[in-house]
Amino acid sequence: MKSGLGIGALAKATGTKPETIRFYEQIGILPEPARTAGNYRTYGTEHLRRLSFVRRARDLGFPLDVVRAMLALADQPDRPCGEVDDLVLGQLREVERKITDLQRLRDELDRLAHQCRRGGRMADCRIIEALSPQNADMERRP
Amino acid sequence: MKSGLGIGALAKATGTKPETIRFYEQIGILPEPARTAGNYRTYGTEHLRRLSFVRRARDLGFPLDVVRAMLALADQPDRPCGEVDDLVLGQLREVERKITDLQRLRDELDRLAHQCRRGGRMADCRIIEALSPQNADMERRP
DNA sequence: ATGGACCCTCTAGCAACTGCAGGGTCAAGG
DNA sequence: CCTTGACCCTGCAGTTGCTAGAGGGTCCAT
Repeated sequence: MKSGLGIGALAKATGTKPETIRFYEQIGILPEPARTAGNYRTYGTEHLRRLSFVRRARDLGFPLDVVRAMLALADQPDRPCGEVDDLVLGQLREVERKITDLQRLRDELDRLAHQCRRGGRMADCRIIEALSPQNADMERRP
Repeated sequence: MKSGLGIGALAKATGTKPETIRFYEQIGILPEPARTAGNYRTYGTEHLRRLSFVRRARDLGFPLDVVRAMLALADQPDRPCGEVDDLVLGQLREVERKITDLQRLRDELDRLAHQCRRGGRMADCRIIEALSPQNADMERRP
């Protein structure tokens, strides 16, 4: 009668939804838990640990298959730790790439936002024009 | 025999794949084009303009429903231009929010990456520990 | 007339969930 | 004892923005 969380309790404890937990079970991220007589799932502390890990990693943007790989490594205590570090560094590079991409994007949107003299009509909207790039050049040049 | 691009030609001209063009047609982003006797789609310059616009907007990260809204506005030349500007500004704020989120993320991953003294074994991997937030504190303190 | 490149429709799949329908279970209150 | 309401179960459809495949038809050059 000590441990044994229901799916709702586990959900609350980890900030997940029950549906998501069932989903993780379905795709093999979480192992199948025991069931009560009434077919309810019951979870123990190991499930709590594992799900907390998964959620934290997902918050940090790791895709599920990378999370899966990390879990597999964590389950093999003799493997070198560097493999996990590689996954983290990969994710770090990924995030840095996204940041630079988005910064370029922001600059362009910023430029775009200045094209509009507010109060004009669509007919001479510079934004729409600016977003239709090459055809203005290509069509008038046969 | 003058204009009339096939779907492949339009695809090449806009850096899109034929499948994507058909998809855009299916969801109403592009209007249904005329067909040849053999049931091939034929596109004119208006399609080219429209698709170029869509692709450019997508490149800038606008989701398809926003693109749809911009197209609807562009089709009404007497509407005020400010509505499009609002969509652009909304997207700009969205991108800026993503940038700050990712920067926080990067800092955390950076911290995480320094936890690894390379050469260790999984059994005492600080990264895994750091990713299991509460239990590291709760269970490692008997 | 035959080969290959192109095109057609329809369907299923990706990530990572979310939400719903149509049931079953359980503990507490009347 | 029975009912109510909160929870749980399975299974499946939907989300976003495409992409890929099956299984066929068309077009054009040789």
